[in-house]
Amino acid sequence: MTTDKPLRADAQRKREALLATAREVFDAGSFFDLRFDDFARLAGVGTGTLYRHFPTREALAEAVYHGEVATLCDRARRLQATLPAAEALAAFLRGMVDHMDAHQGLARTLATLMADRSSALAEGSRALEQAVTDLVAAAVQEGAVRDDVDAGAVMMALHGIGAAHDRPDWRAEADDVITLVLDGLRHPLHHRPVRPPFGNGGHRDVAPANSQGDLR
Amino acid sequence: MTTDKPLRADAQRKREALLATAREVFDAGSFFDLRFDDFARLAGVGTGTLYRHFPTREALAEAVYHGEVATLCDRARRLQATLPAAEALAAFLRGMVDHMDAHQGLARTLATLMADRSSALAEGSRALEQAVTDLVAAAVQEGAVRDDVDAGAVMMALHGIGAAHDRPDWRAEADDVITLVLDGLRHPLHHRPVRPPFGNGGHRDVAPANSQGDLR
DNA sequence: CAACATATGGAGATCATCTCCACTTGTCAA
DNA sequence: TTGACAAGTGGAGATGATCTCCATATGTTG
Repeated sequence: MTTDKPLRADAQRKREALLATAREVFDAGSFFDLRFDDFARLAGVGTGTLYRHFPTREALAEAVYHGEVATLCDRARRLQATLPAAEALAAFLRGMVDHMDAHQGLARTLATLMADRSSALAEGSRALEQAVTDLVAAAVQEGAVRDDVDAGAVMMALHGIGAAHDRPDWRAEADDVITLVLDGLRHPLHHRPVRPPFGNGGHRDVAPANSQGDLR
Repeated sequence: MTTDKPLRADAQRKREALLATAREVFDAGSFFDLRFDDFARLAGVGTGTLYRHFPTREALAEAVYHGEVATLCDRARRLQATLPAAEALAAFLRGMVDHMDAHQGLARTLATLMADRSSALAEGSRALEQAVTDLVAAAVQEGAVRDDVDAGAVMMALHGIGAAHDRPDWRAEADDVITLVLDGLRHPLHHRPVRPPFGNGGHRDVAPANSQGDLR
Protein backbone atom coordinates (compact mmCIF):
# COMPACT_ATOMS: atom_id res chain seq x y z
CA MET A 1 0.00 0.00 0.00
CA THR A 2 2.57 2.52 1.11
CA THR A 3 5.71 0.89 -0.28
CA ASP A 4 5.95 0.91 -4.05
CA LYS A 5 8.57 -1.79 -4.16
CA PRO A 6 10.08 -1.66 -7.65
CA LEU A 7 8.72 -4.70 -9.44
CA ARG A 8 11.08 -6.76 -11.52
CA ALA A 9 10.69 -6.11 -15.26
CA ASP A 10 9.55 -9.66 -15.63
CA ALA A 11 6.87 -9.40 -13.00
CA GLN A 12 5.64 -6.12 -14.34
CA ARG A 13 5.00 -7.73 -17.70
CA LYS A 14 3.02 -10.61 -16.25
CA ARG A 15 1.05 -8.29 -14.08
CA GLU A 16 0.11 -6.19 -17.04
CA ALA A 17 -0.91 -9.28 -18.98
CA LEU A 18 -3.16 -10.34 -16.15
CA LEU A 19 -4.79 -6.96 -15.93
CA ALA A 20 -5.30 -6.74 -19.66
CA THR A 21 -6.90 -10.14 -19.77
CA ALA A 22 -9.02 -9.29 -16.78
CA ARG A 23 -10.35 -6.22 -18.52
CA GLU A 24 -11.30 -8.26 -21.53
CA VAL A 25 -12.92 -11.01 -19.58
CA PHE A 26 -14.75 -8.59 -17.33
CA ASP A 27 -16.13 -6.72 -20.25
CA ALA A 28 -17.18 -9.92 -21.95
CA GLY A 29 -19.04 -10.80 -18.79
CA SER A 30 -17.51 -14.24 -18.58
CA PHE A 31 -15.47 -13.73 -15.47
CA PHE A 32 -17.65 -15.87 -13.25
CA ASP A 33 -17.89 -18.71 -15.71
CA LEU A 34 -14.16 -19.12 -15.61
CA ARG A 35 -12.17 -21.19 -13.19
CA PHE A 36 -9.66 -18.90 -11.60
CA ASP A 37 -6.89 -21.27 -12.61
CA ASP A 38 -8.08 -21.21 -16.18
CA PHE A 39 -8.00 -17.48 -16.08
CA ALA A 40 -4.29 -17.74 -15.37
CA ARG A 41 -3.88 -19.98 -18.40
CA LEU A 42 -5.81 -17.52 -20.50
CA ALA A 43 -3.47 -14.74 -19.52
CA GLY A 44 -0.50 -16.97 -20.25
CA VAL A 45 0.83 -17.29 -16.73
CA GLY A 46 1.02 -20.08 -14.20
CA THR A 47 -1.42 -20.46 -11.34
CA GLY A 48 1.19 -19.57 -8.82
CA THR A 49 1.95 -16.34 -10.56
CA LEU A 50 -1.66 -15.36 -10.70
CA TYR A 51 -2.02 -15.94 -6.99
CA ARG A 52 1.16 -14.07 -6.24
CA HIS A 53 -0.11 -10.97 -7.97
CA PHE A 54 -3.76 -11.19 -7.06
CA PRO A 55 -4.55 -13.47 -4.16
CA THR A 56 -8.28 -13.34 -4.81
CA ARG A 57 -10.78 -12.52 -7.49
CA GLU A 58 -11.57 -9.39 -5.56
CA ALA A 59 -7.98 -8.26 -5.53
CA LEU A 60 -7.95 -8.52 -9.29
CA ALA A 61 -11.19 -6.62 -9.57
CA GLU A 62 -9.87 -3.97 -7.28
CA ALA A 63 -6.89 -3.38 -9.50
CA VAL A 64 -9.05 -3.04 -12.57
CA TYR A 65 -11.41 -0.83 -10.69
CA HIS A 66 -8.58 1.46 -9.73
CA GLY A 67 -7.95 2.26 -13.35
CA GLU A 68 -11.58 3.09 -13.89
CA VAL A 69 -11.72 5.31 -10.88
CA ALA A 70 -8.62 7.17 -11.91
CA THR A 71 -10.14 7.96 -15.28
CA LEU A 72 -13.39 9.07 -13.72
CA CYS A 73 -11.67 11.30 -11.21
CA ASP A 74 -9.64 12.88 -13.93
CA ARG A 75 -12.75 13.71 -15.79
CA ALA A 76 -14.36 15.18 -12.71
CA ARG A 77 -11.40 17.45 -12.17
CA ARG A 78 -11.40 18.55 -15.75
CA LEU A 79 -15.10 19.36 -15.72
CA GLN A 80 -14.85 21.22 -12.50
CA ALA A 81 -12.15 23.40 -13.98
CA THR A 82 -14.12 24.21 -17.11
CA LEU A 83 -17.75 24.57 -16.15
CA PRO A 84 -19.92 26.28 -13.57
CA ALA A 85 -20.23 23.92 -10.64
CA ALA A 86 -23.81 22.86 -11.16
CA GLU A 87 -23.19 22.05 -14.79
CA ALA A 88 -20.02 20.20 -13.96
CA LEU A 89 -21.93 18.02 -11.55
CA ALA A 90 -24.67 17.32 -14.04
CA ALA A 91 -22.20 16.63 -16.81
CA PHE A 92 -20.23 14.30 -14.61
CA LEU A 93 -23.22 12.26 -13.54
CA ARG A 94 -24.58 11.97 -17.04
CA GLY A 95 -21.15 11.14 -18.37
CA MET A 96 -20.85 8.42 -15.82
CA VAL A 97 -24.01 6.78 -17.05
CA ASP A 98 -22.75 7.04 -20.61
CA HIS A 99 -19.55 5.37 -19.58
CA MET A 100 -21.28 2.55 -17.75
CA ASP A 101 -23.52 2.10 -20.72
CA ALA A 102 -20.58 1.81 -23.07
CA HIS A 103 -18.87 -0.76 -20.87
CA GLN A 104 -21.81 -2.71 -19.57
CA GLY A 105 -19.95 -5.93 -18.98
CA LEU A 106 -17.21 -4.31 -17.01
CA ALA A 107 -19.64 -2.29 -14.97
CA ARG A 108 -21.75 -5.34 -14.28
CA THR A 109 -18.82 -7.41 -13.18
CA LEU A 110 -17.37 -4.74 -10.97
CA ALA A 111 -20.73 -4.09 -9.39
CA THR A 112 -21.14 -7.76 -8.60
CA LEU A 113 -17.72 -8.10 -7.06
CA MET A 114 -18.31 -4.89 -5.22
CA ALA A 115 -21.46 -6.16 -3.61
CA ASP A 116 -19.64 -9.11 -2.14
CA ARG A 117 -18.52 -8.34 1.29
CA SER A 118 -15.16 -7.09 0.16
CA SER A 119 -14.87 -3.62 1.52
CA ALA A 120 -11.63 -3.46 -0.40
CA LEU A 121 -13.50 -2.14 -3.37
CA ALA A 122 -15.54 0.19 -1.26
CA GLU A 123 -12.23 1.57 -0.12
CA GLY A 124 -11.01 1.87 -3.65
CA SER A 125 -13.94 4.05 -4.48
CA ARG A 126 -13.07 6.60 -1.87
CA ALA A 127 -11.33 8.62 -4.51
CA LEU A 128 -14.43 8.58 -6.64
CA GLU A 129 -16.51 9.59 -3.71
CA GLN A 130 -14.17 12.45 -3.01
CA ALA A 131 -14.59 13.66 -6.56
CA VAL A 132 -18.37 13.59 -6.26
CA THR A 133 -18.23 15.28 -2.90
CA ASP A 134 -16.11 18.04 -4.39
CA LEU A 135 -18.47 18.54 -7.28
CA VAL A 136 -21.43 18.76 -4.96
CA ALA A 137 -19.67 21.05 -2.53
CA ALA A 138 -18.75 23.43 -5.33
CA ALA A 139 -22.32 23.48 -6.55
CA VAL A 140 -23.54 24.18 -3.06
CA GLN A 141 -21.15 27.05 -2.70
CA GLU A 142 -22.29 28.42 -6.00
CA GLY A 143 -25.76 28.42 -4.52
CA ALA A 144 -27.18 26.10 -7.16
CA VAL A 145 -27.69 23.18 -4.88
CA ARG A 146 -29.24 22.63 -1.46
CA ASP A 147 -26.86 22.14 1.42
CA ASP A 148 -28.93 19.87 3.64
CA VAL A 149 -28.24 16.66 1.81
CA ASP A 150 -25.02 14.76 1.89
CA ALA A 151 -23.02 13.90 -1.21
CA GLY A 152 -23.09 10.34 0.06
CA ALA A 153 -26.68 10.20 -1.03
CA VAL A 154 -25.59 10.85 -4.59
CA MET A 155 -23.06 8.04 -4.27
CA MET A 156 -25.82 5.74 -3.14
CA ALA A 157 -27.92 6.60 -6.13
CA LEU A 158 -24.95 5.87 -8.37
CA HIS A 159 -24.53 2.58 -6.58
CA GLY A 160 -28.10 1.83 -7.44
CA ILE A 161 -27.52 2.50 -11.07
CA GLY A 162 -24.51 0.24 -11.05
CA ALA A 163 -26.17 -2.49 -9.08
CA ALA A 164 -29.29 -2.56 -11.17
CA HIS A 165 -27.55 -3.78 -14.30
CA ASP A 166 -29.70 -6.37 -16.07
CA ARG A 167 -32.81 -4.29 -15.82
CA PRO A 168 -34.24 -4.38 -19.31
CA ASP A 169 -34.68 -0.64 -19.57
CA TRP A 170 -31.48 0.18 -17.79
CA ARG A 171 -30.34 3.14 -19.80
CA ALA A 172 -33.56 5.10 -19.69
CA GLU A 173 -34.02 4.43 -16.01
CA ALA A 174 -30.46 5.36 -15.20
CA ASP A 175 -30.99 8.66 -16.96
CA ASP A 176 -34.16 9.14 -14.97
CA VAL A 177 -32.39 8.53 -11.70
CA ILE A 178 -29.88 11.20 -12.56
CA THR A 179 -32.67 13.55 -13.47
CA LEU A 180 -34.45 12.88 -10.21
CA VAL A 181 -31.30 13.40 -8.24
CA LEU A 182 -30.37 16.60 -10.01
CA ASP A 183 -33.87 18.00 -9.66
CA GLY A 184 -34.02 16.88 -6.07
CA LEU A 185 -30.71 18.57 -5.42
CA ARG A 186 -32.03 21.97 -6.34
CA HIS A 187 -33.28 23.94 -3.40
CA PRO A 188 -36.26 22.15 -1.99
CA LEU A 189 -39.63 23.74 -2.56
CA HIS A 190 -40.34 26.09 0.28
CA HIS A 191 -43.88 25.07 0.90
CA ARG A 192 -43.52 21.41 1.68
CA PRO A 193 -46.55 19.96 -0.06
CA VAL A 194 -45.87 16.36 0.86
CA ARG A 195 -45.33 15.75 4.51
CA PRO A 196 -44.73 12.11 5.22
CA PRO A 197 -46.60 10.77 8.21
CA PHE A 198 -43.74 8.37 8.58
CA GLY A 199 -40.05 8.80 9.09
CA ASN A 200 -38.46 12.08 10.04
CA GLY A 201 -38.43 13.91 6.78
CA GLY A 202 -35.08 12.43 6.10
CA HIS A 203 -32.62 13.99 8.44
CA ARG A 204 -29.95 13.51 10.95
CA ASP A 205 -31.86 14.12 14.16
CA VAL A 206 -32.65 10.45 14.12
CA ALA A 207 -35.62 8.46 15.20
CA PRO A 208 -36.46 7.53 18.77
CA ALA A 209 -35.91 4.10 20.21
CA ASN A 210 -39.37 2.80 19.54
CA SER A 211 -38.83 2.87 15.81
CA GLN A 212 -37.47 -0.56 15.17
CA GLY A 213 -38.81 -0.63 11.69
CA ASP A 214 -40.90 -3.73 11.62
CA LEU A 215 -43.66 -3.48 9.13
CA ARG A 216 -47.16 -3.92 10.40
CA MET B 1 -43.48 -22.12 -11.11
CA THR B 2 -46.98 -22.73 -12.34
CA THR B 3 -47.71 -26.09 -10.70
CA ASP B 4 -48.13 -25.98 -6.95
CA LYS B 5 -47.66 -29.69 -6.49
CA PRO B 6 -48.94 -30.49 -3.01
CA LEU B 7 -45.86 -31.10 -0.91
CA ARG B 8 -45.84 -34.07 1.39
CA ALA B 9 -46.47 -33.09 5.04
CA ASP B 10 -43.02 -34.31 5.83
CA ALA B 11 -41.34 -32.24 3.20
CA GLN B 12 -43.30 -29.17 4.12
CA ARG B 13 -41.94 -29.37 7.65
CA LYS B 14 -38.32 -29.65 6.56
CA ARG B 15 -38.74 -26.86 4.10
CA GLU B 16 -40.09 -24.61 6.78
CA ALA B 17 -37.21 -25.53 9.07
CA LEU B 18 -34.74 -24.60 6.37
CA LEU B 19 -36.38 -21.28 5.72
CA ALA B 20 -36.58 -20.43 9.39
CA THR B 21 -32.92 -21.21 9.89
CA ALA B 22 -32.05 -19.28 6.79
CA ARG B 23 -33.80 -16.21 8.10
CA GLU B 24 -31.87 -16.44 11.34
CA VAL B 25 -28.55 -16.99 9.70
CA PHE B 26 -29.13 -14.25 7.13
CA ASP B 27 -30.01 -11.76 9.78
CA ALA B 28 -27.01 -12.74 11.83
CA GLY B 29 -24.91 -12.07 8.75
CA SER B 30 -23.11 -15.38 9.01
CA PHE B 31 -24.48 -16.95 5.88
CA PHE B 32 -21.30 -16.71 3.91
CA ASP B 33 -19.12 -18.01 6.69
CA LEU B 34 -21.06 -21.23 6.74
CA ARG B 35 -20.44 -24.29 4.63
CA PHE B 36 -23.62 -25.04 2.81
CA ASP B 37 -23.56 -28.58 4.16
CA ASP B 38 -23.19 -27.29 7.68
CA PHE B 39 -26.17 -25.09 7.12
CA ALA B 40 -28.17 -28.25 6.49
CA ARG B 41 -26.93 -29.67 9.79
CA LEU B 42 -27.87 -26.48 11.54
CA ALA B 43 -31.40 -26.74 10.26
CA GLY B 44 -31.52 -30.36 11.28
CA VAL B 45 -31.79 -31.92 7.85
CA GLY B 46 -29.47 -33.98 5.69
CA THR B 47 -27.44 -32.52 2.88
CA GLY B 48 -29.52 -34.27 0.27
CA THR B 49 -32.66 -32.74 1.63
CA LEU B 50 -31.23 -29.28 1.60
CA TYR B 51 -30.21 -29.66 -2.01
CA ARG B 52 -33.56 -31.12 -2.97
CA HIS B 53 -35.39 -28.09 -1.64
CA PHE B 54 -32.89 -25.41 -2.55
CA PRO B 55 -30.36 -26.40 -5.17
CA THR B 56 -28.24 -23.32 -4.58
CA ARG B 57 -27.62 -20.62 -2.08
CA GLU B 58 -29.45 -18.27 -4.39
CA ALA B 59 -32.53 -20.43 -4.49
CA LEU B 60 -32.65 -20.31 -0.74
CA ALA B 61 -32.21 -16.57 -0.73
CA GLU B 62 -34.93 -16.22 -3.28
CA ALA B 63 -37.39 -18.04 -1.07
CA VAL B 64 -36.58 -15.87 1.89
CA TYR B 65 -36.76 -12.81 -0.26
CA HIS B 66 -40.23 -13.79 -1.38
CA GLY B 67 -41.49 -13.52 2.14
CA GLU B 68 -39.99 -10.09 2.51
CA VAL B 69 -41.49 -8.90 -0.72
CA ALA B 70 -44.90 -10.17 0.23
CA THR B 71 -44.82 -8.21 3.45
CA LEU B 72 -43.66 -5.09 1.68
CA CYS B 73 -46.33 -5.35 -0.97
CA ASP B 74 -48.96 -5.80 1.64
CA ARG B 75 -47.86 -2.66 3.30
CA ALA B 76 -47.88 -0.76 0.03
CA ARG B 77 -51.43 -1.81 -0.62
CA ARG B 78 -52.52 -0.85 2.84
CA LEU B 79 -50.93 2.58 2.59
CA GLN B 80 -52.38 3.23 -0.80
CA ALA B 81 -55.84 2.50 0.57
CA THR B 82 -55.45 4.83 3.52
CA LEU B 83 -53.51 7.85 2.39
CA PRO B 84 -53.40 10.35 -0.43
CA ALA B 85 -51.19 8.94 -3.13
CA ALA B 86 -48.21 11.20 -2.64
CA GLU B 87 -48.15 10.56 1.06
CA ALA B 88 -48.53 6.86 0.55
CA LEU B 89 -45.52 6.86 -1.70
CA ALA B 90 -43.44 8.85 0.73
CA ALA B 91 -44.53 6.72 3.64
CA PHE B 92 -43.73 3.56 1.78
CA LEU B 93 -40.27 4.64 0.79
CA ARG B 94 -39.38 5.87 4.24
CA GLY B 95 -40.86 2.76 5.79
CA MET B 96 -38.73 0.66 3.53
CA VAL B 97 -35.59 2.32 4.80
CA ASP B 98 -36.76 1.81 8.36
CA HIS B 99 -37.31 -1.83 7.64
CA MET B 100 -33.93 -2.32 6.06
CA ASP B 101 -32.37 -0.52 8.96
CA ALA B 102 -34.07 -2.79 11.45
CA HIS B 103 -32.94 -5.92 9.63
CA GLN B 104 -29.54 -4.90 8.44
CA GLY B 105 -28.11 -8.37 8.30
CA LEU B 106 -30.92 -9.74 6.25
CA ALA B 107 -30.89 -6.78 3.91
CA ARG B 108 -27.15 -7.02 3.49
CA THR B 109 -27.23 -10.70 2.76
CA LEU B 110 -30.05 -10.45 0.29
CA ALA B 111 -28.42 -7.54 -1.47
CA THR B 112 -25.21 -9.48 -1.85
CA LEU B 113 -26.90 -12.56 -3.21
CA MET B 114 -28.98 -10.33 -5.42
CA ALA B 115 -25.98 -8.75 -7.00
CA ASP B 116 -24.65 -12.11 -8.05
CA ARG B 117 -25.70 -12.86 -11.51
CA SER B 118 -28.85 -14.61 -10.43
CA SER B 119 -31.64 -12.82 -12.17
CA ALA B 120 -33.86 -15.14 -10.19
CA LEU B 121 -33.97 -12.59 -7.44
CA ALA B 122 -34.49 -9.77 -9.86
CA GLU B 123 -37.49 -11.70 -11.05
CA GLY B 124 -38.69 -12.21 -7.54
CA SER B 125 -38.78 -8.50 -7.02
CA ARG B 126 -41.19 -7.93 -9.83
CA ALA B 127 -44.02 -7.87 -7.33
CA LEU B 128 -42.25 -5.22 -5.35
CA GLU B 129 -41.66 -3.23 -8.46
CA GLN B 130 -45.31 -3.46 -9.32
CA ALA B 131 -46.19 -2.07 -5.92
CA VAL B 132 -43.86 0.86 -6.37
CA THR B 133 -45.11 1.46 -9.87
CA ASP B 134 -48.66 1.56 -8.58
CA LEU B 135 -47.79 4.00 -5.85
CA VAL B 136 -46.05 6.28 -8.30
CA ALA B 137 -48.83 6.02 -10.87
CA ALA B 138 -51.42 6.96 -8.29
CA ALA B 139 -49.37 9.94 -7.24
CA VAL B 140 -49.00 11.01 -10.83
CA GLN B 141 -52.71 10.77 -11.37
CA GLU B 142 -53.30 12.79 -8.27
CA GLY B 143 -51.12 15.42 -9.87
CA ALA B 144 -48.57 15.43 -7.10
CA VAL B 145 -45.79 13.87 -9.11
CA ARG B 146 -44.26 14.46 -12.51
CA ASP B 147 -45.17 12.01 -15.23
CA ASP B 148 -42.01 12.08 -17.27
CA VAL B 149 -39.96 9.79 -15.11
CA ASP B 150 -40.39 6.08 -14.86
CA ALA B 151 -41.06 4.29 -11.60
CA GLY B 152 -38.12 2.09 -12.52
CA ALA B 153 -35.90 4.97 -11.58
CA VAL B 154 -37.24 4.83 -8.08
CA MET B 155 -36.52 1.11 -7.99
CA MET B 156 -32.98 1.82 -9.01
CA ALA B 157 -32.53 4.30 -6.23
CA LEU B 158 -33.85 1.72 -3.79
CA HIS B 159 -31.38 -0.76 -5.21
CA GLY B 160 -28.69 1.72 -4.47
CA ILE B 161 -29.75 2.00 -0.88
CA GLY B 162 -29.77 -1.75 -0.54
CA ALA B 163 -26.49 -2.24 -2.33
CA ALA B 164 -24.66 0.39 -0.37
CA HIS B 165 -24.90 -1.41 2.94
CA ASP B 166 -21.62 -1.08 4.84
CA ARG B 167 -21.38 2.61 4.23
CA PRO B 168 -20.61 4.03 7.63
CA ASP B 169 -23.34 6.62 7.51
CA TRP B 170 -25.85 4.39 5.82
CA ARG B 171 -28.99 5.45 7.60
CA ALA B 172 -28.61 9.17 7.13
CA GLU B 173 -27.61 8.78 3.52
CA ALA B 174 -30.46 6.44 2.80
CA ASP B 175 -32.86 8.99 4.20
CA ASP B 176 -31.23 11.61 2.03
CA VAL B 177 -31.65 9.54 -1.08
CA ILE B 178 -35.33 9.20 -0.36
CA THR B 179 -35.56 12.92 0.18
CA LEU B 180 -33.81 13.62 -3.08
CA VAL B 181 -36.02 11.24 -4.95
CA LEU B 182 -39.21 12.58 -3.44
CA ASP B 183 -38.22 16.15 -4.10
CA GLY B 184 -37.05 15.27 -7.57
CA LEU B 185 -40.36 13.58 -8.23
CA ARG B 186 -42.33 16.73 -7.71
CA HIS B 187 -43.03 18.63 -10.88
CA PRO B 188 -39.72 19.84 -12.22
CA LEU B 189 -39.07 23.52 -11.92
CA HIS B 190 -40.45 25.27 -14.95
CA HIS B 191 -37.50 27.47 -15.61
CA ARG B 192 -34.73 24.95 -16.05
CA PRO B 193 -31.87 26.67 -14.30
CA VAL B 194 -29.31 23.97 -14.86
CA ARG B 195 -29.01 22.81 -18.37
CA PRO B 196 -26.42 20.10 -18.74
CA PRO B 197 -24.16 20.50 -21.76
CA PHE B 198 -23.94 16.75 -21.75
CA GLY B 199 -26.48 14.02 -22.09
CA ASN B 200 -29.99 14.65 -23.25
CA GLY B 201 -31.60 15.96 -20.14
CA GLY B 202 -32.35 12.45 -19.18
CA HIS B 203 -34.99 11.23 -21.54
CA ARG B 204 -36.08 8.58 -23.90
CA ASP B 205 -35.27 10.20 -27.22
CA VAL B 206 -31.89 8.63 -26.88
CA ALA B 207 -28.47 9.65 -27.94
CA PRO B 208 -27.12 9.40 -31.49
CA ALA B 209 -24.70 6.73 -32.60
CA ASN B 210 -21.57 8.73 -32.01
CA SER B 211 -22.09 8.67 -28.28
CA GLN B 212 -20.23 5.58 -27.30
CA GLY B 213 -19.49 6.88 -23.88
CA ASP B 214 -15.76 6.71 -23.61
CA LEU B 215 -14.44 9.36 -21.36
CA ARG B 216 -12.02 11.83 -22.75
C1' DC C 1 -53.00 -52.34 6.01
C1' DA C 2 -50.97 -53.14 1.64
C1' DA C 3 -48.68 -51.00 -2.03
C1' DC C 4 -47.00 -47.12 -3.97
C1' DA C 5 -45.11 -42.58 -4.27
C1' DT C 6 -42.45 -39.33 -2.08
C1' DA C 7 -38.82 -37.80 0.73
C1' DT C 8 -34.61 -38.53 3.65
C1' DG C 9 -29.59 -38.55 5.07
C1' DG C 10 -25.00 -38.96 4.61
C1' DA C 11 -20.92 -41.50 2.44
C1' DG C 12 -18.13 -40.46 -1.04
C1' DA C 13 -17.23 -38.72 -5.97
C1' DT C 14 -16.18 -34.40 -8.04
C1' DC C 15 -14.12 -30.13 -8.75
C1' DA C 16 -12.36 -25.42 -7.88
C1' DT C 17 -9.03 -23.18 -4.95
C1' DC C 18 -4.68 -22.37 -3.26
C1' DT C 19 0.17 -23.91 -1.48
C1' DC C 20 4.66 -25.22 -2.13
C1' DC C 21 9.04 -25.63 -4.02
C1' DA C 22 12.46 -27.03 -7.62
C1' DC C 23 13.58 -24.31 -11.30
C1' DT C 24 14.10 -20.03 -14.40
C1' DT C 25 15.00 -15.26 -15.16
C1' DG C 26 16.45 -10.68 -14.14
C1' DT C 27 19.70 -7.55 -11.71
C1' DC C 28 23.80 -5.68 -10.07
C1' DA C 29 28.69 -5.36 -8.65
C1' DA C 30 33.08 -6.24 -10.03
C1' DT D 1 31.11 -10.28 -19.42
C1' DT D 2 30.07 -13.01 -15.95
C1' DG D 3 29.12 -14.89 -11.39
C1' DA D 4 26.16 -14.88 -7.59
C1' DC D 5 22.12 -13.64 -5.43
C1' DA D 6 17.47 -12.13 -5.26
C1' DA D 7 13.13 -12.17 -7.34
C1' DG D 8 9.78 -14.45 -9.89
C1' DT D 9 7.68 -18.59 -12.20
C1' DG D 10 4.72 -22.67 -13.23
C1' DG D 11 2.18 -26.47 -12.29
C1' DA D 12 1.62 -30.95 -9.58
C1' DG D 13 -0.91 -32.09 -5.91
C1' DA D 14 -3.02 -31.22 -1.10
C1' DT D 15 -7.14 -29.29 0.64
C1' DG D 16 -11.72 -28.73 1.48
C1' DA D 17 -16.36 -27.31 -0.11
C1' DT D 18 -20.12 -28.74 -3.15
C1' DC D 19 -23.24 -31.84 -4.90
C1' DT D 20 -24.91 -36.80 -6.40
C1' DC D 21 -26.67 -41.07 -5.56
C1' DC D 22 -29.30 -44.57 -3.60
C1' DA D 23 -30.56 -47.77 0.17
C1' DT D 24 -33.70 -46.68 3.59
C1' DA D 25 -37.57 -44.40 5.92
C1' DT D 26 -41.91 -42.06 5.91
C1' DG D 27 -46.26 -40.39 4.40
C1' DT D 28 -50.50 -41.28 1.44
C1' DT D 29 -54.17 -43.45 -0.85
C1' DG D 30 -57.58 -47.01 -2.00
